[in-house]
Amino acid sequence: MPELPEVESLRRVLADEIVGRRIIAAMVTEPRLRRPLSPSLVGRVKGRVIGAINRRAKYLLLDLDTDAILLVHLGMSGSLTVRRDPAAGGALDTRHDHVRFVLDDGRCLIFNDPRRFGLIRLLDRTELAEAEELKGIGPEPFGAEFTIDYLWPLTRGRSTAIKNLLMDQRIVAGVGNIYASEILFRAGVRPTRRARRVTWAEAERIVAITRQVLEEAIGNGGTTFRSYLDGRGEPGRFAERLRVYDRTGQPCVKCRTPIRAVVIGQRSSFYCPRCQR
DNA sequence: AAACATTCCTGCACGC
DNA sequence: TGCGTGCAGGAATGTT
Repeated sequence: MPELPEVESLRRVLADEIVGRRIIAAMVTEPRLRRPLSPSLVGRVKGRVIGAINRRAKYLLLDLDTDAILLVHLGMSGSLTVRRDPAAGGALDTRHDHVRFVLDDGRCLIFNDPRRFGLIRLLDRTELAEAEELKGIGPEPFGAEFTIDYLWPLTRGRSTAIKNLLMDQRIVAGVGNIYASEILFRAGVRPTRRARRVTWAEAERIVAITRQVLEEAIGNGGTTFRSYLDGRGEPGRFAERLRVYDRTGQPCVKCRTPIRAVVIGQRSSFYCPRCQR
């Protein structure tokens, strides 16, 4: 589920729902995430008030009081939901509710992650800048830094596929497998093309379209491909607007040529062989 | 039953 | 040689 638009959509929901709430208790039923959950987490979050909720790349940053930040990443299959009754899973599978934060209004913030590739870490505000997870991450796609002048030199001399480059979090933050295919379709660039073969004009389009696609996806609450639900348990609506992702064999929305699938860097990639060169 | 929305690590090749 | 960089591949894991 979680590329930038899904995390941003979740951030907005959580900002509405839980800012100002105090965490009165926390429970960990499964600490084995991407990195083992710190044993001190439960004790350290207890009693703290949730302040601003920010996002960096695909990470969520929840201010806890003024001096701590809860860093959350959803990995491949994670979700963070606010529930009145923690046992009432609804569409969610409570077997994989690994961490539960009990709020002072009786609701719970629940981290669920079947594959456990996600991450939760509590940082002192002062450690944030040096946090390993955030250190090498490139500019936010909506930021002033992400421009053709920034991207262009990073494409020069690179033999890796442009799709890999776009998904490299050090290049630009937040683009994952679904949106990379969608961006390159709209830019008219084949995902297998080596980065060094991308022209200036194409790179310009990629910059502009990256912003456009991610923004449109956020506006639609992200993409629900298989199972992703947002913080209120709602599916994202961008799935209906996907033009190539998971559309192998279906006609291209522009030219009716069947969409093709190809594996790049061990990830499925989709493109129109006519519209994308 | 192969595929999967992410990240991290390893090892190899290459260039200076 | 030794070091840094780029790149490919694999692993982590449970579900559909």
